[in-house]
Amino acid sequence: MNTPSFRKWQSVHTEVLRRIHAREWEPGDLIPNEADLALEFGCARTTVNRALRAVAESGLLDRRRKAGTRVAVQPVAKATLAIAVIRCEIEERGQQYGYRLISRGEAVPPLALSTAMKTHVDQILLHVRALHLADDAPYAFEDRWINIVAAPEALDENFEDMSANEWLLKNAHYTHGEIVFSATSASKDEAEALQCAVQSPLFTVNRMTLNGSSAVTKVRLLYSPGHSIRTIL
Amino acid sequence: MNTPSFRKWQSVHTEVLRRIHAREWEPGDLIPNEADLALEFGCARTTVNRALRAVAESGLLDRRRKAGTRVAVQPVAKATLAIAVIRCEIEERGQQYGYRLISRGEAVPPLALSTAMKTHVDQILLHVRALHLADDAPYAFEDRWINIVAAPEALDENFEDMSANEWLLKNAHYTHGEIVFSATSASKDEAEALQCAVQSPLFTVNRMTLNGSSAVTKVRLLYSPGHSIRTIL
DNA sequence: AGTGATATTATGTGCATACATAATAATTTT
DNA sequence: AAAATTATTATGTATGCACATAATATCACT
Repeated sequence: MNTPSFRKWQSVHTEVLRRIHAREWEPGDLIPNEADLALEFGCARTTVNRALRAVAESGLLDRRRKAGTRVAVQPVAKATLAIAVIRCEIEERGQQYGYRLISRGEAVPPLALSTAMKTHVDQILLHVRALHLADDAPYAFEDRWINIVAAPEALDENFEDMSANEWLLKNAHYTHGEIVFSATSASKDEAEALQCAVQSPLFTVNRMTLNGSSAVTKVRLLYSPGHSIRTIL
Repeated sequence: MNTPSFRKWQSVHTEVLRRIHAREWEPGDLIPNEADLALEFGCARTTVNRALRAVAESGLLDRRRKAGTRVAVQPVAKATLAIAVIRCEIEERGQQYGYRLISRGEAVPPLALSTAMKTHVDQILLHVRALHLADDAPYAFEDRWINIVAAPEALDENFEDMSANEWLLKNAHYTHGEIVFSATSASKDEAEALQCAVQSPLFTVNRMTLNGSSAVTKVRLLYSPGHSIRTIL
């Protein structure tokens, strides 16, 4: 009998996945250690390591030093969503992107917002509201607050032609952020902007980006009714 | 002057991130090649490669053979959502998990469903509807169809104590799947199950898991009003 | 000039080796 | 026996080297 050789880390990767899916290695099972697998596969341990690391990243394996590697009991599916600039999102659907500024002004935000953004309660922020269109139909409503201490150049921008969405990505530095997905009910204003019925269920993305410890911007994106985002596992 | 040394791939990683965030390397810029960076950092090219690969995976760098590595112009934020079993989801919030079966039966699914699952139009599927509770309050409504050809053992299970959610993860093999997130309006039935107002906006997850080319199960999860999922970037 | 073969270059990968690190097991000390 | 020490083990990482691969640039030839 010939032992098939798995010289490339990708082939080891698929073989490992096969064994997990075929239940040759059942959930909870401790699998052979890297050295043994390397021997079996006829490759270097480095190669096995590379493959196992990739599988572990996808959540199907749990690895711990000394303890070894075991098949995840409850594989936590990791759905990776690519959050792009809205213009790209629309253009990739083969639609014509449109943009309309609704309002732009400086104001003291509601308490909940200044708390979330960790700005002083009386700190004035830039408030921009705009509409993104796909083939002239409302696509998403953007309600954004910008910390003018963290991004002072934003004051020079009127956001009439370029959305804050895009401007910030190009001009504002940030180190990390947070995204919250939810479903909200269209208010009267929002329904009007999106040209949908009041109380329509809207897929909502709340995003805050920070630079170090200070918030740069916080945005609420309300997508038109029927919007969905998809990912494969 | 002393050149700080970056001997570990993590330190190279953070240094690269720093340069990108600090705009020392601006979006679109071609960065030095691996060999040069290795020289500068005082480490092996392998180490630089490891670090750059990690940064590229997060979407901040674009790498192409021969062309080199450049800073992404529009960093596509990759939000990774961990989709766990609902029981774990609830228990991790420190709440008491509860489960109630609403209905279980075999039936021919609506056309849209048999199409999506690629089963024959007159193929009978197992239909399970159930409610997940957190501290006795409705948490999510599960509406699931199971392909009894792909998972025949499901017929022996009454799903009265264990949710199909959990049972399938333990017992059904699958190779890949698809997840769609959206917002839907609570129907009369759904509102009743979730004890919320009709037309409440519900965060919705549609998931289909496949084994090879045949669908194993397709589920619609309707979360109680106010539910959100969060991820950090 | 157009076309196709060829060289060049940056990333991608495989390997042997060595050592680092975390977690556990075994052993000694109190 | 409890606590502290030490050994063991599996994964994690660094390195030098070689070669693979993809994309581009260059050159030769018609």
